[in-house]
Amino acid sequence: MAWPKQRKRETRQRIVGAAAEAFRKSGIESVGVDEVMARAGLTHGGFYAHFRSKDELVADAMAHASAEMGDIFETPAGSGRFEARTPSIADVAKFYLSTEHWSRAEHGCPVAALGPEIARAGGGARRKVVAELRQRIKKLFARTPPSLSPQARKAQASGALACMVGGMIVARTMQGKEGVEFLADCRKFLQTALEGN
Amino acid sequence: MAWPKQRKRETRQRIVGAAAEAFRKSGIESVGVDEVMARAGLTHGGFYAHFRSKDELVADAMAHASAEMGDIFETPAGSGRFEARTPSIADVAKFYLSTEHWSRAEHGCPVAALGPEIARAGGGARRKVVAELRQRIKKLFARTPPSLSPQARKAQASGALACMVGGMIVARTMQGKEGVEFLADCRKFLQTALEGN
DNA sequence: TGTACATCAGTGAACGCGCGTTCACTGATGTAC
DNA sequence: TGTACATCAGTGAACGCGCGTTCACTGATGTAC
Repeated sequence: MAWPKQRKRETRQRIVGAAAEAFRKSGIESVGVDEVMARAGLTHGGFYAHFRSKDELVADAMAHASAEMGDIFETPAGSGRFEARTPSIADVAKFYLSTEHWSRAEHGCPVAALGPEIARAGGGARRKVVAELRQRIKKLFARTPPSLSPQARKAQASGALACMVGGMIVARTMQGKEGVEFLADCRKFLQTALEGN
Repeated sequence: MAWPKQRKRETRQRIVGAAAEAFRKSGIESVGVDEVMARAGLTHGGFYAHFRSKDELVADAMAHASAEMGDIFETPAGSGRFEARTPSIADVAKFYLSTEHWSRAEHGCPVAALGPEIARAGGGARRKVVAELRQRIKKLFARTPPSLSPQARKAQASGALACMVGGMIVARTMQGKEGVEFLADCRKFLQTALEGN
């Protein structure tokens, strides 16, 4: 084999990265294969040396974007227990619902950036994102007060996730100062709802 | 004028209704003018007797869908004050986060059904939906406890809306039993967060 | 009441463009001698 | 060390299809006489 396999893998990753960014910025259907390839510094013809179809790229791009964003929800390594000094759910929400994340959809959460488009997407992409959502709930669960019942903890983890995703989507729909204010209100709501009354 | 204006208006409404449904079901970009016209029992050529462009239809369809769904958030007529016997925010959430709404996106909230696609949409459609979002927050605000500060009430209204929208989008992404459970967890979370500790 | 006419909502063919996909090719690279 | 060769990632032209939009037309309807 004349070409290093390593290099092909790198090129593929560059395409996936470019796609993950472009899709989150403009939507999956709005971004064509040629645009993705151009962003990766290639011509569109070579695409099918790496992927069987656009759908395969979409699935890979969603997995890539999920992994990129999932870290925010991470529980510190080796700790399954709730620890006061590790970042709380409210801290996670503060980061997720930041104006930084709000203004840079192309580097943020794929669910907030693409939402229903993923729900409608063919098998691969949707399944990858659902797997990521499960991980997030698990990570948030680990940060709920262990004094609560498991059911209450799960409801808190799920509800907080919902509030983050919906908060970001609504704030992005609003745009401008109104969006920024909505973001702040969601953060405040979550803090009050989680850390007590 | 040989044709009754009334009839043209009715036809236009039929097209807008068909579009509002189709867009929420399959996404704005996935649904073509010809599909909308066919759903309205017409051929695609006649479209431009009613609309200047697809964008104009999209804006009208979003306004239509918003009005259809906005009623759920309605405060009883003539009442700006919080009244215990009128449905609470948790009741609104119970309806919004129902499996009924979950399984029938084409008749539900346009933000939950199209979300980020609206945020990216050209002026008209986005502005119509933002106007509806403002109304919803206002209606929810009217149902927050007046004992709280205006800021706390606004945060509660915004946070509850975010949780509903995000909860529905995540639950639809999950599909099946997992989605139904997520929905239930979001309802429980909101009830706990709103009605006290 | 009946007939000729004007209007225009709706029809259906056509246009141009963009997109996903295919394919013959090319030229950079690693290997064999 | 140098040369011939085989491989295959990447190129660029082309194909077919679907979509938004246009346009010449048609035929159902209300009006005038």
